[in-house]
Amino acid sequence: MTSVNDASQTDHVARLLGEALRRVRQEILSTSEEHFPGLRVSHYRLLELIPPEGARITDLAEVALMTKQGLGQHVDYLQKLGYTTSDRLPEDRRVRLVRRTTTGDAAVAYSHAAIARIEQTWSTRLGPTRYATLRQTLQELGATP
Amino acid sequence: MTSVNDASQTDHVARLLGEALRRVRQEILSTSEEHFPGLRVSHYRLLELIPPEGARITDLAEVALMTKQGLGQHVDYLQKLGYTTSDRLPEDRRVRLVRRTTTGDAAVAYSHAAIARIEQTWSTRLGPTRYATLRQTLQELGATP
DNA sequence: TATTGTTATACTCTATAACTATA
DNA sequence: TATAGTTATAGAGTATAACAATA
Repeated sequence: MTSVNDASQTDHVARLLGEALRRVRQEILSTSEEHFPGLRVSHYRLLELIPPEGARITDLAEVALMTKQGLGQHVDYLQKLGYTTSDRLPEDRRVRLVRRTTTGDAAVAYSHAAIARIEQTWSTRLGPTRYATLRQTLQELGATP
Repeated sequence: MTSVNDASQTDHVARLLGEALRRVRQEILSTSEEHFPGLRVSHYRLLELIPPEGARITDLAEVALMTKQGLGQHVDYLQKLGYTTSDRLPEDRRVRLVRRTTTGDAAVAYSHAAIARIEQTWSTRLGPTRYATLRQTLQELGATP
């Protein structure tokens, strides 16, 4: 059998992807608490989805592949800690427009920097060409449904 | 451009890895319940760590990067559902040796088949050479500490 | 009536702390 | 005293169902 069908050593792609992702999360969390108290990886993931002009909870939930209830809980938490604000829209008072605060912006920059450090490490380790290929390939897989 | 950030701003490696992993998990879960009731992705991950001769909870916890308490909970659950058995070692009655049942073996085979289907899909999509390169590269990153 | 968001509740995953049994 | 595992408890992440306010 080819290596594709032989997963008996548990060296399958799920493990490989999981391990890589674990390192990224670890890098984000390593100095997170001292800079942005209360933020966890799930919050960074949400914060970076918010565009400068703000977004509705329903739309954020859709992009995040979450229910709006689940997403709403995160938004409440982030707002309480000062990473986001929200206002009802005058033209449709059902809608809450969620925006990042300056601190929220800094938090996104922080997580992007952490991810960039990992990318740098991997790029150095593999050489820029091989790393670019990895990235390109993952992107292609993500783009196809 | 929608009201929410488009991919270009959040197209870092964390998102790419997360999306790929999400698909693997989805493939495992798609027909899991009908074949192996009660099993979730975390259980498949644990089951495949158990060698044929069995393993101690403490050792499994170390390999799984979990606490022995957390791991013990999963083992209790798996045993109640008939996917594992366990016996105290005669030579050290503190130790519980956990083994997979035949059904547990089948569950591991099922999850490996699901992962192999994803690998096959990706291999077809990228061509076998590019997919092999992706796999090889991820493996290399996982191997280096 | 349909949609936006909230409240209430529960399940899943995993952790920390304190404990029991055995060595 | 040290180690293997258990019990008790809690926090984090996310879900479903029922609801309220607004359109």
